This record gives sequence, structure tokens and C-alpha cells, in this order.
Amino acid sequence: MPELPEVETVRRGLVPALEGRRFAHVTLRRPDLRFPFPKGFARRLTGRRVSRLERRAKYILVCLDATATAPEEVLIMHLGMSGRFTIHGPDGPMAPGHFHHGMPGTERHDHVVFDMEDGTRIVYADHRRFGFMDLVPEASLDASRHFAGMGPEPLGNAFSGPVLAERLAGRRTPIKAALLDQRTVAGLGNIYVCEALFRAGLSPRRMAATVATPLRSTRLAAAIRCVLEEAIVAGGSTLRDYAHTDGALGYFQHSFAVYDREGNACSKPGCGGTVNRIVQSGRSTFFCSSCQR
DNA sequence: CGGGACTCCTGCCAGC
DNA sequence: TGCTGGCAGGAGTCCC
Repeated sequence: MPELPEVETVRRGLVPALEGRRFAHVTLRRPDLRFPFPKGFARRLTGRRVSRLERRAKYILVCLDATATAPEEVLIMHLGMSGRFTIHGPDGPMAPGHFHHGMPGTERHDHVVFDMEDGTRIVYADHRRFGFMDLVPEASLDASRHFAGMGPEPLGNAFSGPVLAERLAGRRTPIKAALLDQRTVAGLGNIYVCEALFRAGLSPRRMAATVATPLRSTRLAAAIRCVLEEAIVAGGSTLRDYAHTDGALGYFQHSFAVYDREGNACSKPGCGGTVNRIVQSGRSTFFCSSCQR
């Protein structure tokens, strides 16, 4: 489900429930997701106050105030393919850490439950369990294994055509694969790579190194920024059963030009081509071979 | 070293 | 109707 726009949408949905609030009780309903939870995870979060929520690439960062015994720390959350949060208001039947049958947090794939001091319950469910959580000191965040070597934020000031060109230069792999690599640009996934390449008029099969020209890299960087910004405004894309924290659905999927549109006429005015599907490094790529060169 | 195949896990859907 | 194989928004690990 989640690429950068969906993760940003989820982050915004969590802000009212988390920012400025304290964790009263954290329940792990299994010892691991994709990876084991770090040692003392629930205990270390209990009583901590959330200062702010940030996003980096496809990660949600929950920043925690320092305490008498702990420095400022960051709860790192990655949603994998199927991770989702639901928020249940303090008027519900919950008591912190209690799970009567039918209460939020008791479904089969409800793996993590955050009970806040105000009685709000935040449930993380992830049926494929490709997501994960970690808790690290804020001072070592950049050097952590999650972020070391990660490419620039595509919506940040540090992202531009020349920066992208530098990261593509010499790469002997298709541009599609290079853009999925989080070391090139952070936060893109299969959907938005397909959409950005379409907007830039570039074939996904083209070698990455050949995009490292001023014209192509500038066009591609602009396409990436543009498609991500539009998707965020739309609340992300909803495929299968992804929903916002409040249950609302994103609607950017209605704006896909190529993703999951195999066989459709190319939407570029005057093109007349057809959207094709090919497989690259084991994953579907959608593109128009007439106008994407 | 860079690049590509494989892997984790569950659910869903098309096709037989 | 019921089973099966393929496929799904990610990315770490291993092997060449």
C-alpha cells in the first residue's frame, strides 16, 4: 500500500492523536513484525510524551521528549505493504491494556496497540507483516541502519535535476529499478515510479545512466515532485482496502495515467499508444511505449 | 562494488 | 461452487 504520499497521509492522520500526548500503555500482541521489536520496546515507550510527528521517505517518525533517564528518542515505523493504523476515540469501551472480545485491537492482525493517556487507542494492523518498528536515540537517527545511505527527499529543497543526475550517472540498470532503489531518491515505489516516468516521457527500460543529462534529469525530477504533491493532495491512492486513519479513502488512483491500466489508450493527447505491462526485476511496470522513450 | 534473484507473509481474485 | 496459481503498494539478504 504505502508509498510516500500514503505514508504522509497516514502521518497527518496520526498527528491529532499523538502530538503532545503521552503513551499510557503499549501492547505487543506478538514479538515481531518483519523484525523482532527492539528490547524493552513497550516499557521504553510507556509514559513518554510525543513532541512531534515527522516523515522521512516511507517512514513515520514519532519524536519523543527526553526524560530523566532517557535522551530524546524516535519511534520509527514502516508500514511495509499492508500496515495500517486506526484511531479509536476516548469515548470507546477501552481501558488501557485491556482487551475484551470485540474491542479495537483484538482482530487477528492487530499487532500493536498504543493506549494514550487521554483514552485514545491507536491500533496498528499489518496482515502481511512486512512492516516494522524501531526505537533509537534521536542523535543517532541519521546514522541508523534505516537511513544511512538513503537518497534525498523528493519534496525537499535538496532534490533537483542535477542532484538526480549525479545519482543516476554511471548506473547500469534500468531507470525503473534505479528509482525504486531508495538510495537514489527516497520514498518512491512501484506506482509513483511508473507515473513519474510516464509524465517525464521516459521509457522504464532506458538505462539509468542515460537519464543523467540536464534535460532528462530535470524533467524527471520535476515529474517526481509533481506526481507526489498531487497524490498527497488527493490523500494518496487507495488500492484493495487501504484507508486513512479515519477510514476515509484516498482517491489518487483515479488519476493514474498508466499504473494498473494495461490495455487502455494512452492518455497523452495525440499519442494514440496503448498502456503496456512488462515485468522488471520481478515487478509489474506499466508504460506507453509510444510516448515514453 | 553493483545489480539481480529470492525471500518474508497473508489475502484476494481470475480461471479452470 | 471450490480449488489453485499468480499477484499485490517493500526492501533486506545473498550470490554472481
